[in-house]
Amino acid sequence: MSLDDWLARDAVTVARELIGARFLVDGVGGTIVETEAYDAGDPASHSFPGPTARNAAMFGPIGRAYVYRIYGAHWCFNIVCDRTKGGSAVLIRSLEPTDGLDHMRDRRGLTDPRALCSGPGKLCQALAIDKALDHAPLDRPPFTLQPRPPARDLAIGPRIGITKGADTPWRFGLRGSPFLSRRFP
DNA sequence: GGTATGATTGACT
DNA sequence: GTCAATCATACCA
Repeated sequence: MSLDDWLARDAVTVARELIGARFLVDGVGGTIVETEAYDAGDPASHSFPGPTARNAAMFGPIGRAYVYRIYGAHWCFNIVCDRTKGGSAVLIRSLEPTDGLDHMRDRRGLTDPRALCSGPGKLCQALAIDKALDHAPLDRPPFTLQPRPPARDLAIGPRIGITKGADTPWRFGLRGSPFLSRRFP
């Protein structure tokens, strides 16, 4: 099964199954421990109002990166999936660092491994993800994305930092991981 | 042209 | 727990 086929499912399914996957940029990264689904037709999704210059990647091919700047200061990294409805993606919120820890420490100016990738903005800084990777395909360098068998103990809760759709439980995480951006309810 | 807002983080009480 | 920084983006005139 190709990566694109694996990603060609609805955002909630992909978000659940990405927990435990291996994700690297230029050999730096680790295991995904927290994601959020943003589905087409979801008021919280950037794709909800329709295509714009910023969210164009969400309306493009499956298996590409959607990278955007938030609060004028941080990057957020998403994986574009399910195109049947146009505009679905999964936000990668945190990683358990396993590869290239020295690069991450240099970029983040920190040493505590729990603080390197425990949030969408932190993870992008640690992995040097920015606008240049918007639209980039995930099945080739600099990316490595390897799905793994689904995590056994999945935590589920409402998504973080949004005002619309705030009750929809589309945040997924590896229960008990010390590398989450926040605890689950 | 102007203005409102945010899928966050880090510092502080 | 609370709060402000900070600017690209989106939208309106």
